[in-house]
Amino acid sequence: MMRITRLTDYATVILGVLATEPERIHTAAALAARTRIRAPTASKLLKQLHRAHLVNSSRGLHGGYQLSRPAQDISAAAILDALEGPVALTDCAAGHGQCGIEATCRVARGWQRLNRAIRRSLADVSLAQLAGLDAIPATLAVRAPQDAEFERP
Amino acid sequence: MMRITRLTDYATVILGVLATEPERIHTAAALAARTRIRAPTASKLLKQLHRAHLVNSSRGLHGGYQLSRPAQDISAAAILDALEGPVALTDCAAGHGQCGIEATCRVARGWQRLNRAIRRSLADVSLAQLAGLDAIPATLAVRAPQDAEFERP
DNA sequence: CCTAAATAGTACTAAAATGGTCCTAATAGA
DNA sequence: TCTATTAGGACCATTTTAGTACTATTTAGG
Repeated sequence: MMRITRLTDYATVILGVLATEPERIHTAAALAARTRIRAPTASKLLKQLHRAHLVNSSRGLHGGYQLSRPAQDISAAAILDALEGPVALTDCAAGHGQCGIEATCRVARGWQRLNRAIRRSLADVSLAQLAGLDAIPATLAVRAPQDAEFERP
Repeated sequence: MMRITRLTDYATVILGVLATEPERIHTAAALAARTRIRAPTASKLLKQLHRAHLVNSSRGLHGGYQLSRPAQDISAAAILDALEGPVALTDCAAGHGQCGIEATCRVARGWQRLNRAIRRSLADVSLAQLAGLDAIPATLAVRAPQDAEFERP
């Protein structure tokens, strides 16, 4: 079905809330209550987001989480990367040796190009846009000619 | 990781071979041998492709498979649809009240828009291009202004 | 200095999707 | 009728995903 995982989806919901009040510090419990995501799950996601430097954390009493940078500067691609690793449509796009049919495979390059096209779409959308906070018309899927990937050399 | 399944990848490999010799009829066994995909797996995939009307089949002696239409007219999106169902980045994009947090979710619309952008990229690439048979420069990811999805009304 | 509120890390379990096999039926040509 | 071929479905093993639990660490404040 070509989908992001539910956890990734949840993570964007949490980030969306953080984006609406970027000055405040939010505890994991508060975010869970506000989003209706269960507390242990929210907590786990926030840890991952912290490891990827998308949120700052502070421990101890009055600790919690905050976006590490403006929501405009966090791309959908960065969120995907944080939770699912780099986008790799196919096995062979990810790494090598696994595939077994590489020798006879003529479509690998094609998928890799599509992969890059999709990745650019994801990179072009910010958290602010995802969360509906940003009115700036995005250039999503509007590309300069040099990026026309399927033109053969 | 945001990936297509290995089976879908295999299916494109098989379709790629069919695309190189569209006049001939290919048996499942021959396609398996040529692509190094195991025979039962290739067979299963061909059945699915047939159900989606991407290939024609004929039974009996000298039976086999053929592309149902020119490789230029089969899009990556059609292949994905055949094997994985429609592209749906998130649960809520797929439909149904599965989600549970819809009430508090501000990012659903954002994902749905991204979903459409990605789907258009997939629709813009043909099997011929995927398999490297088509030299026509594609307009992949080059979009007219009216398609700028993230412009808010 | 002790306690309470918070995050960090890791390990584990249950459920679902994925990849793959096998068996039986239907079909068509020789 | 015999044989090569696809059609359909049942089935199983493995991997991935989702969710939980437990322990350690940090910090503010009385």
